[in-house]
Amino acid sequence: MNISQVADRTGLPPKTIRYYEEIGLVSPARRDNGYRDYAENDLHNLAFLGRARSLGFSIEDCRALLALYTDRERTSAEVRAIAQEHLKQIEAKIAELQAMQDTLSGLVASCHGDSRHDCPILADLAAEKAD
Amino acid sequence: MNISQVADRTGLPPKTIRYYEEIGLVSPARRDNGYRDYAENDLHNLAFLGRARSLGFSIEDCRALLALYTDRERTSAEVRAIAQEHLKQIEAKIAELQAMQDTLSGLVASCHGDSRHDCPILADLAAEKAD
DNA sequence: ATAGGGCTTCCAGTCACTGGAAGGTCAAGA
DNA sequence: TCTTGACCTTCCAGTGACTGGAAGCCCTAT
Repeated sequence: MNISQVADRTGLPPKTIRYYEEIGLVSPARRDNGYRDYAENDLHNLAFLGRARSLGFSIEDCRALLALYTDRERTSAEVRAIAQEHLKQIEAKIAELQAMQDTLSGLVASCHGDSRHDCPILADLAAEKAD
Repeated sequence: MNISQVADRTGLPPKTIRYYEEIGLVSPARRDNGYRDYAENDLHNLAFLGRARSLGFSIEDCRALLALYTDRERTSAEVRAIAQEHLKQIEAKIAELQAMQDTLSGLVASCHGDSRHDCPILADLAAEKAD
């Protein structure tokens, strides 16, 4: 199977698929003309990677998860540890963004946003920290 | 004022302060020996940048906000537009992360996480999409 | 024979820093 | 005076996960 068909079936751009090969996540066969030739198993692994990426796992997490996936001896504890750590990071990121959101929405609400020159947003940004 | 004092007073690392100069956000004077010499105004602008960055504004947003800050003729509408657009992005990002969080926390909860080999997390990642 | 689309590789750019190397400068102490 | 150590400087490279673009080969249809 050619790369553009794999792209269609996995939803991943061809560039990304080539990149995943470059960093050793997949190793499709090659035809005599040099074209990549993807087997069903490659397709399956790429779909796995796409799904893991869409859940926000890093490439290195994806590499580990894919290795665990193909390892019959792995324990579910190993997988869960990765997922739980990732979940923790996501929760931390959400909290950070929500703090920004709180501050920003307050500032946006307090700014009349018209043609006048005074602006509470800039005033806040410029405020000296209380020592 | 030397760079390390500015770093102490703004909370920004010296590397970052030099980087901000490289991309034209600040332009401190130089001493005869080549050392950067920061005035109070530079310090103030760097603190402004640090605060804006901590609210998640991109460098280009920060550049625009700093320009507006020093522009007596600016309107609060211009500032508010930048902040509101940024707020929208933050809200979108939060929604995206929360979707990941929902899925992941469900998967983590469903995985017993012991020495057994079956794992709902991997099963989900490997699942074929319903066509 | 040619036109087009698809495939290949390689290089550079993204964003906002961050680490490290190589070397100049300054103030304090022996 | 010399040395030590903490500063400061510039420059180069790397981060993560792609993405865009150029140059050129391959394949199929007309």
